[in-house]
Amino acid sequence: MTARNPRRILHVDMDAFFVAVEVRDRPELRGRPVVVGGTGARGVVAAASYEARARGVHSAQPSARARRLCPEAVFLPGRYERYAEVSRRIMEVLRSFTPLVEPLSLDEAFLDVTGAQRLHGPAPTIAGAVRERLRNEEGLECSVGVASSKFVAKLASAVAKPTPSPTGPRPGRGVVVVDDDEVPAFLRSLPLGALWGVGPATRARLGRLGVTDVAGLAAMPLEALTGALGEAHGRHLYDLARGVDDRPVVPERARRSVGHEETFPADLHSHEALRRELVRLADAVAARLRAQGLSGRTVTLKVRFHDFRTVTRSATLEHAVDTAPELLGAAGRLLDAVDASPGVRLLGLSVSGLAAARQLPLDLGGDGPTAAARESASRAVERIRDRFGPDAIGPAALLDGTGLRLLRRRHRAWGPAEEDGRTGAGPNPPSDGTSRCRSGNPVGR
DNA sequence: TCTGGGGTCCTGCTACGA
DNA sequence: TCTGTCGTAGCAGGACCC
Repeated sequence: MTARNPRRILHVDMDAFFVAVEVRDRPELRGRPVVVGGTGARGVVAAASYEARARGVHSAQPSARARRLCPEAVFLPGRYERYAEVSRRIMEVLRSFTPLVEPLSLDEAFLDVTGAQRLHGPAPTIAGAVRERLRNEEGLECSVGVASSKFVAKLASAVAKPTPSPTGPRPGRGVVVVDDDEVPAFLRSLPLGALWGVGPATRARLGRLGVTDVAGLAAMPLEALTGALGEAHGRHLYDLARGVDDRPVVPERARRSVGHEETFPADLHSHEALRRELVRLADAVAARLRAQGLSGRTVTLKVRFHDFRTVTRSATLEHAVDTAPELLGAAGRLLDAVDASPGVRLLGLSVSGLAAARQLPLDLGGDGPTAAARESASRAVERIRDRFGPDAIGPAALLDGTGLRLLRRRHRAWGPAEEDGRTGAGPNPPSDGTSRCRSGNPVGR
């Protein structure tokens, strides 16, 4: 990178993405406060419309509090698969401008358009074209930041966003460009928490050093920051406060771990109940590992107790594994060493130390199925699920009392749903995908 | 106010072998 | 044989992101 030919990075961020998809699919929701997220007592908000935000609702907020703040809002449990499908199309649109697209999540991505400017025009022009294409082809709005680094581009897109107000959302600028000579003044105008890597804990530590804003951070010597925050984190913030961020846009990132975790509608106290949930988790993680052609050596169990104290226990195996029985064996041993009597609200299982291909170990006798047999059985299970659906086959431990139905919960991305609370670990009743607030307020059209 | 789920990265500690 | 040092791997926890 040179001063004469700086990088041009776009950060594209969809506006209230999950809510926007719901409103587009159900136009009768337009203009109303809409909240997507967990609908149960332990759920959290994943996204809120600008009408709901004007009432104080925000993402990561407990759903119960969101209901109190905005009882007339329409609460939706969220359709992760639907959002993923729309996201894939959005990323395709972005890749039509440049192959250098780095998705950050379902609803945002970095684009390095330095080379694409010869074909599509200057970066701000590309930013406008991206917005127009997404509006015309997907009916969705986005905000775009343009700068010579990922960090500043991301901050710029946040400035470009609409703002909530009691009289309805005020449109944002849509595209905000921050040129290199504007970076110092731009950064100094921001709160400390705007910096990538400054959360509540770091803000508190910096506060003890007397640093409360970006300007104060920029005045700190490197040694003071690394002393207070550690080598990597201190240097990271030292650079960011000066607008220094040379990280490239990386289109393909290797996955480091695959995991699944679940918060229960009510705390579990017995190892038997936890073991049953562990079967479910192992089944889910194994299916995802195999769907991605991965296996892993390190199995980590996560246990969160009723008081939110969280412990992890991990074990590294001799060989990489990718089947539910193998995961369950390792995780079960870890679980046995945990005292569940205080009450467990969340159980998680993840696999790291990933390898692209699975190495079958030699079977040197002993009881039980061989690795080859487990592999073969797992493949057969996948074929059955592909053909007949995810609930067509599963571990015997998950059968209900009749032995005819599998006790599986639906994907609960943002906490257990109300029906989970009513039925414990039981099967889910059919749902139209909409839950309404329980305040008694009319929420119909 | 009562805190989801899927991740990544970093740090401190311990064990172990050279 | 014992002790100290160093590098590395594994483990646990914390902080952060969307």
